[in-house]
This record gives sequence, C-alpha cells and structure tokens, in this order.
Amino acid sequence: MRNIRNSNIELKGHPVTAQRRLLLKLIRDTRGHIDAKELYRRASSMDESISLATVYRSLRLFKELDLVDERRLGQVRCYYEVKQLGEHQHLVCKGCGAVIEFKSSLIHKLVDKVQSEHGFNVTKAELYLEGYCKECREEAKGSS
Amino acid sequence: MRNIRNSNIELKGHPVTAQRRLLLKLIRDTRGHIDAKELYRRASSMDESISLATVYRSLRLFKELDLVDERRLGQVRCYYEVKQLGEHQHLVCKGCGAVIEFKSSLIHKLVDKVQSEHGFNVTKAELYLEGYCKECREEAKGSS
DNA sequence: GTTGGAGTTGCGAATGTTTCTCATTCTCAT
DNA sequence: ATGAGAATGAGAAACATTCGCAACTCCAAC
Ligand SMILES: [Mn+2]
Ligand SMILES: [Mn+2]
Ligand SMILES: [Zn+2]
Ligand SMILES: [Zn+2]
Repeated sequence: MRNIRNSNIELKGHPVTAQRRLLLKLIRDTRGHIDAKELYRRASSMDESISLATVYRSLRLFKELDLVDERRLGQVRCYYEVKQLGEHQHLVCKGCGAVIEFKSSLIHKLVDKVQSEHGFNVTKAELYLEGYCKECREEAKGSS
Repeated sequence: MRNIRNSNIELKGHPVTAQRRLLLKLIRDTRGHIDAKELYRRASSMDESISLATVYRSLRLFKELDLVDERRLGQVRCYYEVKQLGEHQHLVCKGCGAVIEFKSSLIHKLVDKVQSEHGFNVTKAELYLEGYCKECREEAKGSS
C-alpha cells in the first residue's frame, strides 16, 4: 500500500502510514461502537496483510491522541468510537444488546463535587447503565 | 475437606460445600476489593487442593445470589466485594492505584430520568471515575 | 531524488483472564 | 445408608491483548 497524501496534523508528528489512515477511516465510517476484532475484519478486507497487532497498536495511539474513546460496555473486550464533542454515557440492554447513548448534565455536577470533596483531578467519567429495554421487558412478560 | 454445619440459607438451596464456605468467608474478611487470582491465592493457603475454576464458579454463583458485586476498576480483570446495603461508586487514581468509594444520590435521579425517558428498566448503575489524587498530582508537579 | 535512522509493521509466540470438559467426588432429601 | 444431581480438580481451551524481533516504511535532511 502506498501513501497518497500527508495530512500529518492529526497524528501529531507520528508517521502517517497506510494502515493508520485506513483504520482511522474505518472507525470514522462506523456509526456507533466497534471492537478491535471487527475493525480488524473490516481492515483485512481492504488490506489483507494487515495485522491484528497493528490494529491494537493504532487504537492505542488514537486513544493517546484523543482521536477515539475506549469504552467498556459490559463485556470483557473494549469498544471504540470517534471522540465526540460532548461527553455521553451508555445504556445497554441485557436482552437484545442494544446500546443507547444519552447525555446528562448531572454527571458534571457529580464530578465537580467529587473533585472538591476528595481533592481529586478527574480525567475520565464513565457511567454504565444496564437493564432491559421496553421491547425485551414485554417479551419477557409474554413468555412468563 | 469436610462439612461442619449446614447454614443453607444464604446459598438458596445450592449445596453448601467446604470450598464455597471458605471462599465466602475470605471475601467477607477482605476490606475492599479482591480479584479472582488473589482470592485463589488466599484460598489455596487454607485448602491447597482448591481449584481456580472453583473460585470462578463460586464467584459467579455468589454474584447470582446477590452476595457479592462484581466491579470493573479500570483493568481487564474483575474485582469482587461483598454486597453493600446502599449503592456506592468508585474513584480510581491512575497514579497510585488508590480506590476511593463514595455515594451519590444524584445517581438515583439520573437513573429515574433515564428509566422514564427511555422506557428502560435499569438493573445496574455503575459510575467509574478515573484521575489523579491530591498526592499524585503534587508529586507530578514537583517533578515537572 | 536519494539516503539513513527512527518508527512501524507482520508474524507468531506469550500473557492474562475466564470458561469449558469430563472423570471423580460430594451433598443432602429421602 | 442410598442415589440422583450437583460440585470439584485438573488441564485444555477460549478469548482479548501485548510482546519480541527481523523486515520494511516514512519523512526530514541532504
Ligand atoms: Mn458512545
Ligand atoms: Mn466498592
Ligand atoms: Zn432489549
Ligand atoms: Zn494517587
């Protein structure tokens, strides 16, 4: 694979490789959340020689450069998404696996309070809610 | 190992084995959070034939019976703690690894809101805050 | 355009956590 | 005491992620 152009701004001096460009594009083309394995699958279909290790290394770099966010959504593995402007949180249905995003200003209040009460400098606030969506609840009612 | 007595209430009908009794006691004797490996280490020193698989199987059972809570504290592995009466959340220092527990009533408000706005039945609410404690911040200041 | 050295990659092996399989053993209602 | 069902130990397997290293690529300086 060959380099087309060098918009070296985003990667802050880190070499722009074809792999990094591809992976970043694939993440950005994803609506929602993607895990390393699925990103690797999609990348492989464009560049069959790409390595899973490169996917992980690139994800780590993108994270460090604040290009993507890493999320724990109830499972062992991590999911990734492009860095959004405002923070948002996640709601996961244990029934169907649906992931709903939502914003809440209460989080900021809470973080402020914790920072002043504990002298802590909070750099990451992640709220994870789990439960059952309306559909899954009604389904469960029907079968019981 | 042999059974001494059968206080079969907690385990809700599941057989009371020496391993389960030992593991539950070790968790309860722990102040704070313990992971499977450390629990296995401690259990091994009491019963050298206990298996790591049994540790994991027991933790899953205890979780199902609401005897312990499973927590993700920034790392890959899970930590366990005895089920508390009121919910509480965690604040983890990336510098020294300190884990601070705190309560916040704002979480309930937030959960209520999400439940009504999204028709969701929330069964688990976990807020994870990460950052640097006062000590670690001052240390960083000193060395920069 | 060439060069060179730092940084990146692919590959496979290694790590770390958690789950599975299955033969053996234990628990507890009867 | 008995037996059906459940739990256990041991090791293999599954799964996500990281590491080590030789080969390759990027790109600033010429
Ligand atoms: Mn999201
Ligand atoms: Mn806790
Ligand atoms: Zn659902
Ligand atoms: Zn600290």
